[in-house]
Amino acid sequence: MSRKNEHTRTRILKAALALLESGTAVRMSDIARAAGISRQALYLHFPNRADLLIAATRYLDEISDTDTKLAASRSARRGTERLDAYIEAWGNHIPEVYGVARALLAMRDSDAEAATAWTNRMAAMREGCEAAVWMLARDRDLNPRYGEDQATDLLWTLLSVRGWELLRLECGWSQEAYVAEMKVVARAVLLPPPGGRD
Amino acid sequence: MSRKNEHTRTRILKAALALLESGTAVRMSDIARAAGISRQALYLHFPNRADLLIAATRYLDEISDTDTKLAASRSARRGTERLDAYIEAWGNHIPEVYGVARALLAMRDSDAEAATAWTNRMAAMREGCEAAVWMLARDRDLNPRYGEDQATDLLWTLLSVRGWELLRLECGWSQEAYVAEMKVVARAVLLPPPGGRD
DNA sequence: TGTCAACTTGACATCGTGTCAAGTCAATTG
DNA sequence: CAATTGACTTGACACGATGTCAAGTTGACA
Repeated sequence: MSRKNEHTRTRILKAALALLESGTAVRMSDIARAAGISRQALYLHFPNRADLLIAATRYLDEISDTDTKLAASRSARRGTERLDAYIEAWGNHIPEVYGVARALLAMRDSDAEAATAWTNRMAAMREGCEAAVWMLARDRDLNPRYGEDQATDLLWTLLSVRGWELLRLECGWSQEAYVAEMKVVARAVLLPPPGGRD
Repeated sequence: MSRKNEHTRTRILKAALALLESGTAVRMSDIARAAGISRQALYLHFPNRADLLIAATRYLDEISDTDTKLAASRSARRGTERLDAYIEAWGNHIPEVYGVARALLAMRDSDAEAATAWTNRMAAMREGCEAAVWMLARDRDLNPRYGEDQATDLLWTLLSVRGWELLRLECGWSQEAYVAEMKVVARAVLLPPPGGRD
């Protein structure tokens, strides 16, 4: 029945997400066990591991109201405000999706589907950067050194999951420090230099 | 005989490095074929894949005179000079080691040895950042907002292989642009803001 | 001539993903 | 009530990659 089917499906996704949060390697059999079904039954719901992970990502977007949080930055009037709001929203979004993002990133080399899924997500994230940069440019608050594309590239790289990983996990920064410093760094890079030097 | 042994060993390492440059996945059998020996013979020279990759990294350090290039930045007198020199040296070093770095990074999750090897390399690279930051601080050229540790964390993250990967490969920046912009970005972040704002 | 080191071939274990076949069990439907 | 259908189970198996093991071959050197 579709009812029970859906129920099992979300149980699988929840189990997968929970396991992925732990940071250790997660096999199909682990997910099955955690979801309380047989390994083979996973394949009744998802054709392969990549699809399962991608579905888990989407499910995560649903339950944590990703769109809403990122949309909030859209109400900003000034570019600088929007930049801050976007960094705040995205920066605090990363830890929530990091588990599944990591798994997807690891599959990238071996699985074309996983690679595409990740690329799409990063393209979506880039749009947020682009919008902030555009607004900065409109306000004449963009460092004249950079075109909008180049500035977007920089911001996009600055806010990458990998960058978060390094500062937060390798360097041991707190989440608050990460967000706060990314705001400062982004401004230092993207806004025109105050003294007119450079 | 040790002579021929060494010869085969370096042939393996050269073959491995050449294959890793291509960016595609590289199996033990690929390396063996490229080196002109049987797959099993690889294990006469290296106990496992991780060790082979680590040896390849070291070999690469030898043939491209890594130490010399990075040491050049040590002759700088001022912190700002040293920062530029280090970014120049490291930034141009990344593309040379990227192939093997990528393979090592991919093994990280599954192989403790690979993880340690990578961590060590990044620790060494961090020392370069630390030295540049220290010299900036000595010259009173470090943004007062940051302690030396924090500034080192930022520079280290800024110059990460992953960051290079994003700007160079995903965004399509030229190597020259990458190095040039990293210098600008590092200065914008690490030096005191010229107008005293912020 | 005999030994030894470097290498070969071929078989095999292990692990994880993914597939296939046959069967259980409960709810739905004619 | 009987037949069907859908969700799931168990068990076996193929595949690709790493790594191991055993039994040769080959060439150099003593």
